[in-house]
Parts: sequence; C-alpha cells; structure tokens
Amino acid sequence: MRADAPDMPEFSPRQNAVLEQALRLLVEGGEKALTTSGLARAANCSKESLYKWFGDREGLLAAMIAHQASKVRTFERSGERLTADLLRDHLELFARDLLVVLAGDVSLALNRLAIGQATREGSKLGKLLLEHGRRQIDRRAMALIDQGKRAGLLRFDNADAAYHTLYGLIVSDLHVRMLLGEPGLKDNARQAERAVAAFLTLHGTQKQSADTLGVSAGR
Amino acid sequence: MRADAPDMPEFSPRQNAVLEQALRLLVEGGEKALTTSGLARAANCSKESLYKWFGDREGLLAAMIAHQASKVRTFERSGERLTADLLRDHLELFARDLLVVLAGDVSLALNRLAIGQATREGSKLGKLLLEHGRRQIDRRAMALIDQGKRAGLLRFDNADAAYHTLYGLIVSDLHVRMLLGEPGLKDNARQAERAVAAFLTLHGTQKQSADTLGVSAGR
DNA sequence: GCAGAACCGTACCGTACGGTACGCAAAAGG
DNA sequence: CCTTTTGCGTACCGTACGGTACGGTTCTGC
Repeated sequence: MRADAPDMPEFSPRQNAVLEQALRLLVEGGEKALTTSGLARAANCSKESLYKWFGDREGLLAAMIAHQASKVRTFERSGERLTADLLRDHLELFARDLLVVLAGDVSLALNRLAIGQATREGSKLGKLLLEHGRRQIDRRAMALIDQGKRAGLLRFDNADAAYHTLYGLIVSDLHVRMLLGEPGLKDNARQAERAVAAFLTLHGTQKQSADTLGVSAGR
Repeated sequence: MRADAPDMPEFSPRQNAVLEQALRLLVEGGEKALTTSGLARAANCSKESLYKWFGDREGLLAAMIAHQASKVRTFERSGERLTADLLRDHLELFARDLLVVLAGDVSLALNRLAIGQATREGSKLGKLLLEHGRRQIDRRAMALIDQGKRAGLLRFDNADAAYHTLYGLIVSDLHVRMLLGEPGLKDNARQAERAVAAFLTLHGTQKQSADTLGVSAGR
C-alpha cells in the first residue's frame, strides 16, 4: 500500500545497498546463489545484521521485492489531448516498455524466485510481487485506455477485460518462455506494433489499416 | 520426438509408479518436498535404485517431465468439413482445454520446478518442458487454424503469429498469475468464448457479431 | 571524549540434503 | 537346487545451509 506515502523510508541506505547486492547475487546465480552467508560476504555485512534487519530469509526476499518495486516509477503523462495517432503511439510505447520490463534480468529473477516459492501456503511472495511489481504498469495502461475511451477512440464494456486483451496480445506466452530460459524477442518494437494494431482493430472506433496486422494478402 | 514411436517404453511400469509418486510429492509440497530420501520412502524403493534408474536428481526431474508428457495425448479430429460454426466450436474447445491444462496441478508444479531451475546454465529442463509439454497442444492448434485457412474461414500471413495471437487472447497473464499462486478463473468457458470471438474478429473472413466481444454498447 | 549502540567478521550448531556403500531377501533362470 | 540378478532398507559421508552467539571495532549522541 505504498500509494499515498511519499515518505516511508522502508529501508536505510545501507540496507538498500545490501538489497542491491542481494538482487545481484540472485540475478547471477539464481535462488541457490542467494545464501545468507554469501550475501553477508558480498555486501560486507554480518549475518547477524541481516537477521536483525529483515527477520528471516523470507523477510529478506520480501524486502528485495519491495526494494526493486520502489525503484520503478511510471510517470503519468496525461494532460495532452488524445488523437488516434497519439493513442496508438502511447499504446505502442506502453507495449515496448512492458516487454522491456518483463525481459529484464531482475524482473525475471524475482519472478522465478516467487514462482519457486509459490507452492508453500504462506508464501505471500507471489501476491507481493504481483501487487508491487504490477500495479504501476497496470495503472498506467488502465489510465491510458480509459483516456482513450473518454476521447471516443476506444470502445469496451469492461476496462479490465480490455486491458487483459491488450496484455495478452502484447505478451502472449513470451513471459513464461523467458521464465523457462528462452531468449526474448529480437524486435520488441515489431511485436508492440502488431499487438497494438490488433488491439485497435478489436476496440478502436476508427478503421485500422490491415497492413501491420498481417492479414492482408495471405500467401 | 515421441511422434512416430508407439513403442519406446521409456520406463518400466515400476519406474512409472515411482515417477507417479514423485509427481505427487512435487504437487503436494513443491520442489523442497521432492527429496531422494522422501521419494524412496513414499515409493517403497531404495535410493540406490533411484540413482541406478535416473542417474541423478536432474535425470529424475527430466524423467518426471517425460513421464507426464507421455500421459497426454491429443486426438486429431480432422476429417470433417469445416464450417464457420464448427471452426468456432473447435477453437473454443481448444481454448477451454488449454486453460484446463495450464491450470492443472501437475502442469503448474512442473512449470514451477523448471522455472526454478531455469537460472542454471545447463538446465535443459525448461527446454524439455516446452518441447514435450507444448508440442502436442501447439500442433493441435496449428492444424486447426491451418484447416480454417484452407477452408477460407481464416486469413493470416504467418500461422505462427496467428497462433501466438490466439494463445495470448486465451491465456493473457493468467498462466504467470497461477504460477505465482493466484487461483485460476471461475469460468473458463466464458474466457474461451471471448478469446475466440476476438480471434475471429482479427483473423476470420466472416462478419462477427460483436455481442461476445464486449464492445457493443459502451456504458 | 566517553558511554552505548550498531555492526562487522568469524566461529559455531543442528539439520537435512545428495549421493554411496553394504547386507540381505526375493525373484529369475538354468 | 543353486546361482545370479534385482532391488529394498538402512546406515553412512561430506557438504552446505539457516540461524545464533560472541569478541572486537566503528559510529553516534550527549
């Protein structure tokens, strides 16, 4: 519930530096590389401090997620009057940003970590990751498509459903594939273009040129 | 490459029983519950046999994936002449089946396992899971949309891209959410309907009624 | 400048894992 | 009937982890 608390230091600079090292270890070697001893060594701190600061290992993991989430900020660039072209541009920018975020080392490592722990009942890590990591990007997209609807450029009954459609068109099974170790796309921009074109075909109010949809000629 | 080898015993009945126990342990307690000692106890076999049969732990995990994949069969129900309604029905059936498969206990557990190991370079588990677990369902869908295209009911340049669009519309971020521990959908059928309706709007050759798309009135 | 807190480095403990070795029973085969 | 194979049950080993304790050191507040 970060929302309305611009303060909330969460962690001291020292602790943030330790968390940064923890993320580095996690990205480099996966969960098995993130041991309390290893982190203490890498961050030049003592295990006792780790346990004093974060309680136990799960607390450390949660702190890492919170720390990473606190680094991500999405700037709402509202204000300007939306046109069809502008909406398309913003949607494509969102799509590219989303693909870049999902393909990020830290994002993948944290998602792998949370998924690995997801079996345990009192895991909370998954929920934490979804709430902290996704809210920002969800809010940005929802604001955008809401704006599009108010400007008469989009039509849909359920904004949530429309957003999930957009998300699915952009990401498809790419996220899971990357989590499983496959390399990402070579060309995010092209994927973003196609996804947004499809989304506008489904939910736009203006005729879409079929060029970017790949449904024109048919070989 | 299971394809044309109806034989290929892969494993003896006894070994399959052990693998079944391994899957049960994995589903119930996650990766940490799947220990060699625990499996030997649960399956009434010795650790020595486990190592003789599967080599090491990674071999056991790979065997579990192969075993699970060998249980899944997709029957190609080609033959019949496709109509628009029939295509829609088959697409919706595929969508529902896909959602059911992805939400399955064993599928989620194996995906979590492979994702947890994905950091390690020589993991192979992720690739193995994608190839064994996905090929069946991919082939079924590809055959279906190819058939649709040959029947003049679908249009697209790139069958792969079209399939990924369909997949994204059906699954969106649901798979990752479930992997993170969120409950699945309450109503797979509704999701399947909407996804297929959207897919047909994008790639169908006939006019689609907008009812199921949720873009009709606009509140 | 000093007392107290915070903290680092290290050593330590209990546990549990992956993997190996061995003794013995039961099946297979001649 | 005897031999060979297979495999179960158990004990064992080395290792490495999470977590705790302690002595020495640096930082902080008064």
